[in-house]
Parts: sequence; C-alpha cells; structure tokens
Amino acid sequence: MTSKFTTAVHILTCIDIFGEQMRVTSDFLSGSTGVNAVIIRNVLAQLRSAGIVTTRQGSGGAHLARPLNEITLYDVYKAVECIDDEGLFRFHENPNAKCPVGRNIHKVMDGRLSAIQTAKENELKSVTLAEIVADTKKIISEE
Amino acid sequence: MTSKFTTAVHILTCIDIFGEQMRVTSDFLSGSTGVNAVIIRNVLAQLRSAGIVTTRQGSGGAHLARPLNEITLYDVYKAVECIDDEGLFRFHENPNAKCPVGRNIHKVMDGRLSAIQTAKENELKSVTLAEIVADTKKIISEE
DNA sequence: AAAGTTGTAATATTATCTATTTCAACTTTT
DNA sequence: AAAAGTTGAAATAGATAATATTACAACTTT
Repeated sequence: MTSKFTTAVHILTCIDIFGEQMRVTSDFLSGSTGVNAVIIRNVLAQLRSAGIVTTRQGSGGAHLARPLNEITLYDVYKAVECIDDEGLFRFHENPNAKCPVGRNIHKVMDGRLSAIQTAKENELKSVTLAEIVADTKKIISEE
Repeated sequence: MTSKFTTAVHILTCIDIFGEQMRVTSDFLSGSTGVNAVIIRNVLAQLRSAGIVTTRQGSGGAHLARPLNEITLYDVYKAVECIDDEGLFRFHENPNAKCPVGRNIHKVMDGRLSAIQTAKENELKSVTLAEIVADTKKIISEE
C-alpha cells in the first residue's frame, strides 16, 4: 500500500485552495505534504494522465482539469494506485496445484473478495473532492 | 498488506476438509499453501489466540475450535491482520503543520475513509467459512 | 529412547515504497 | 539572448516491511 492516494487528495485540495493566489508548484506541494518533490511530480503525472490536472513545463504550476464536484475519490484512487494489479487483499502466490484445496482456494475466494472490492469502490465513488475541500475550508475558517 | 488472511482461510479450509482423515500439521499446510512452515505456525498461533483453532505441541495437528458457520471472514481477518494499527489507506506521514491544508487534511479524510473501512468490515462479516468450504467442496466434486 | 511436532527467537532474504541525484526540455523574465 | 525557475523522467540509493530460513527448546506419542 502506498500513500500516493492521500498525497494526491492533499495535492488537489491545495491546488483548489491556493491556486488562485499563487503558482502551485511541485516544490510548494512538497513543502505542504512533506513528500519529496520528485514523488509529487510523479503523482501529478498520474493525475494528468487521468485527466484530473494540467501541468506545463517551464511555466510551472498545476491546475484542475475539471470541476471539483466532477472528481470522486475513486477517480483519484484509480489514477494513482494500480487497482487492476492488486485488489484489497493479497494472495499467497504459490498454492500447491496437487492439493484440491490449493488449486481451488483462489477461485473460491475471488468471488467473495471482489464483492468487498466493489463495496469499497462504491464508497469511494460516493465522495467528491468538492466535499473534501468544503470540509477543509470549514475547518480552516474555524481555527 | 500481507497474504496472511488468504493463507489463514486456506489453512482453515484444509483443516475442515482433511482433518477427519489425517493429521493436519504445519508441514502439511506448508505444502498445500506454498508458505513456509514457520509462517504457518505463526498464523496458527494467531488463529489460536483468537479462539478459532486449537493446536498441541508434540502430538501435532490443528483443529477447529468452533463450527465453520460461526467463523466469519472478519474473524479471520481480525485475527491475522492488525486492523487497529492501519486502515485501508496509508497516509503520508509528514504533512506540514504550518500549512492550513497540511495540518487538517488528515482529519478531513479520516471520517470519509473510516466509512469505507466499515463497509469493508461489514462485507467480511457477512461471509462465513462454512460458505467458503461449501464452495470449495462443490468445485472439487465437479473436477 | 527415538521420532516427529509445535512454539519461538534470531537472522537473512526479498520486495517495494520513498527519497535522492541528475539532467534535458521548456517557459517566462530581464 | 541569457538567466532563472520549473517540469519530465531516468537511474540510483535508502528505508521499511513481509517472507523465508535457521536453530533449538519443549512437548507427545510410539
């Protein structure tokens, strides 16, 4: 499990909150998140590939590619964590095909576990960044 | 993420399916799962602490401590993966407290993410090992 | 007493995430 | 045109965690 998902949400929140007043560079985001600037650029690259942000060489600064209420946590998660490769659970990789349990346990569990995966994804889809940013602004204003 | 959860389900399935005919030792389970025998014994120790299996030094062989339909996937998951320590997501650990976003993002996301955690746990609670074993036996009989 | 097993600690290996270094390509400013 | 600051990306290093391995004491049965 990586921390790229929460880092990405942090990044997007910063872009929205600070983007109008200043240039949100990878260096600034590195300072806010405490994550190395190169990692930030990697995450931004993944968000860019997913059509969530725009970046430009030279001029610098990241911008949202679409409105906050059209970006769900699932979109962000899918962009930065490789969902297809591995699900919520990790299988032991070398079950013995000569054992009737060993050669079938993966198949048996897959169906049950993918239901859980789906439940997680549906929860992620139900939250947009607009809500995250609204919550953040509210907390900041009450400080 | 570890593979101890799926390994544990595999182990419990084996205990039920093979337990009447033979002694299900850590060595046998190592052969069926492809997981090192010491790791198997560690998993068994965790399942024993959770009151799911019984083991004995010397005589060998693991046994179920209660009926399959009284063991949910959640029981197994809780026994072998430290649920409290870390949730479904991993946070970047050093957000900048001097940044209004940095010092609040964790709090903002926590509520949303724990809802997802709960959804996952509820799904895990809804499946018992009795169903896993029934599915496995069905597939074996059709081979 | 011998053989086989569990329980457990200590160490090694492996995989993976994160950080770091480096530099070319690009944009804006002077 | 030059300088300063930035992104994109590759290569390497470091840190962390999961898994495997080794070793052996304690235990049970034959």
